[in-house]
Amino acid sequence: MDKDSEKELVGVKEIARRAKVSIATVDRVLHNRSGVSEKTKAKIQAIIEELDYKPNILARRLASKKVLNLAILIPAVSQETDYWNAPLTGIIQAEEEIASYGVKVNKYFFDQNDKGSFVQQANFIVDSNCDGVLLAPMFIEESKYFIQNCISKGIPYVFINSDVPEQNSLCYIGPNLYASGYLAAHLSGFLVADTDQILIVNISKEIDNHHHLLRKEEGFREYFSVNNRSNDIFKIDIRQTAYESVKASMQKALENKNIKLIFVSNSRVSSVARFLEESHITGLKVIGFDFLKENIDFLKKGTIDFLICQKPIEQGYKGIMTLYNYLVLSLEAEKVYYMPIDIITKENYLYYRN
Amino acid sequence: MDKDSEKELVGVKEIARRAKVSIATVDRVLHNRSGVSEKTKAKIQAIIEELDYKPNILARRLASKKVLNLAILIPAVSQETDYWNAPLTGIIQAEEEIASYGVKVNKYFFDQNDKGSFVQQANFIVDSNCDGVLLAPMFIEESKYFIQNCISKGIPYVFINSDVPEQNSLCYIGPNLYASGYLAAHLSGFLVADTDQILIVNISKEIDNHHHLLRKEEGFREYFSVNNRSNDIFKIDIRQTAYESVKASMQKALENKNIKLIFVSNSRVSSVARFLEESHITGLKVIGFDFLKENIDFLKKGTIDFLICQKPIEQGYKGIMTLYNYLVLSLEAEKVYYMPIDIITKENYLYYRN
DNA sequence: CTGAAAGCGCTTACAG
DNA sequence: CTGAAAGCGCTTACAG
Repeated sequence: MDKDSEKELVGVKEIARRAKVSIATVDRVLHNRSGVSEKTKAKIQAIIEELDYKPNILARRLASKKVLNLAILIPAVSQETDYWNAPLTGIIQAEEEIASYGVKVNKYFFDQNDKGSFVQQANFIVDSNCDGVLLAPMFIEESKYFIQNCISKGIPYVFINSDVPEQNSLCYIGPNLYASGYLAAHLSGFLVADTDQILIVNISKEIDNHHHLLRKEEGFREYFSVNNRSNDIFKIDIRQTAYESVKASMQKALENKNIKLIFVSNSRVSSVARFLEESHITGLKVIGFDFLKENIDFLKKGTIDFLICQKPIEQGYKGIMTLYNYLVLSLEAEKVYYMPIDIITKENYLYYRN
Repeated sequence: MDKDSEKELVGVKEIARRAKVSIATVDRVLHNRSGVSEKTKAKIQAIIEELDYKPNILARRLASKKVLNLAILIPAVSQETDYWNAPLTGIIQAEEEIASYGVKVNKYFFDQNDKGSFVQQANFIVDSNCDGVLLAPMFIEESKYFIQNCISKGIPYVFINSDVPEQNSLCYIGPNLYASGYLAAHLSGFLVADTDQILIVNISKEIDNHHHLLRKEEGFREYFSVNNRSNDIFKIDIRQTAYESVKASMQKALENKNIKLIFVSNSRVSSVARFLEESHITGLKVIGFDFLKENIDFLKKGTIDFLICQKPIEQGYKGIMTLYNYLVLSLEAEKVYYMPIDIITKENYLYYRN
């Protein structure tokens, strides 16, 4: 307390006075700029240490008119899914919060089904002069290439939603996919008996690339094997995401079986729910992902039993804030920030904060 | 975009130029200070409107050396429960974040089992000169009295953890107790059959005052009646919170019954779990509240099946930020901010963020 | 390699 | 009722 109040007074001026130099020189040392003799530099650094000097961020940003340019590279919201609306919302929220501190967020969107668009937008970012990047590295190889460019320009980058490990990102913010699949399996245990048949459904255009879904599936299966459950687990990959295709595939998948629970590994669970409803198939339990309007509608009606959600808005928000904290406040980030694995039911969805 | 860039330039200087007055006068109008003729005031206000002037918060806080004093009034962490550690953590987090913006948080703690200590600490706050208060209004009448003092001094206040409605607080941040009880009942439905016996356990020194627990119990019961469940529901209030007393009460409560599920309406669920474990009673399902170490330990072992948690850290954090946003940024708050109702299991607790 | 001075957009005495 | 001036703690040309 008393120590603090002493220290509050310390600013560049005081440092300059003690070092018998001008504040400009102090500023140079503070920012590691060239043009200071080793001797005075050492002296000033010693004083900074001793006084435990903390710069006044307010004054700093006010004085430097320089704006900080951040770039984001995420999928565009498409008709197929508006999932990416959520991260974008969080990004915009963060942007508004720090806009008055001189930060600008430049937004680049790509088409999830088109690698070319990813590459193109990534190039735009490289050509722009930005100070930090937030990206969803959906296409692994293309992302790695882009990252090389960032590294060579000294631009830090943050991954959200899915990770590319070992790529020296400032951090990864998103789900632990394996763990979320494991939890889904645990919930299944509450819904069906030990002997019931279970169906895993992956719905995505590019399942081979989507390590996403596959890692969730692994987690899901692991639970059953760890716990010596004797359920028969079937699986189906649906590569045509349009409803009619999902319907046809599901019809076939359920034929001649006695499936009691369906686990859909992503947000497309609403297509499956719609199919069940239209076909008047009841008595089946359904677990899926993401807090989307169409999913919640089925949750309310009881067609979907559990949704697992991982705070997509917060992912976007935290992504921007991590860059801001790093670049402006010089705060290091946690290398991996796994989002909580939230369980949404009919009874608590009203209170969920995405 | 282009509109924005035009507007970025607008500051007090520009307003003063247009109104043909000095910036000091503009400042007076901006802060609604006295000593400006109606005429010039109107003229300046019109220009502010027209230009959609947004003050630069950075400059504002830098120029005014005035520090903002916030006070908090919450229970002290006791040996009995360290629940209040969590909100305090959030409060400190917020404090650190805004400390460089000239905000100070003065902390006052009371003993949950001693109304007198609440009154005493509240009086200290009234005598200090603070600009805003965050409090846990555990003792209703005493809180109302305190609030009267705040109102007469024009000090805004925020409630956390439990609400006292109709008291003109800036906002309430905390759980919807009724809804969390209802959700607990819903989860029970997954754990036991329609005909199984259920026991509700309230553990607290002052159950009569604790509308808290009673509202959770109401929500819990409501679910069963709404869904025409035929379970027998028993209930016990335990007023001596020490373990030995809980043990004795539980022994009696389980006698001659065939209870299959226990719902403990607060964080003391660990006492019940401990009792079950020590007594080698198995086959009972247990639901309780709060992400405390001792609770998590039982969750891991499977003695507790579900914990419901409502982000106590975030409650503290948001409480301080709400006051800051209101007092510094002039942002109005949502009157009621219900926390999400999080479901914690053995499989997702690792990823939970309190 | 170093310093004097102006300025960021506000607020705050002080003088009139 | 109003204004000129100093200052908040930094950064940024510019000059030497």
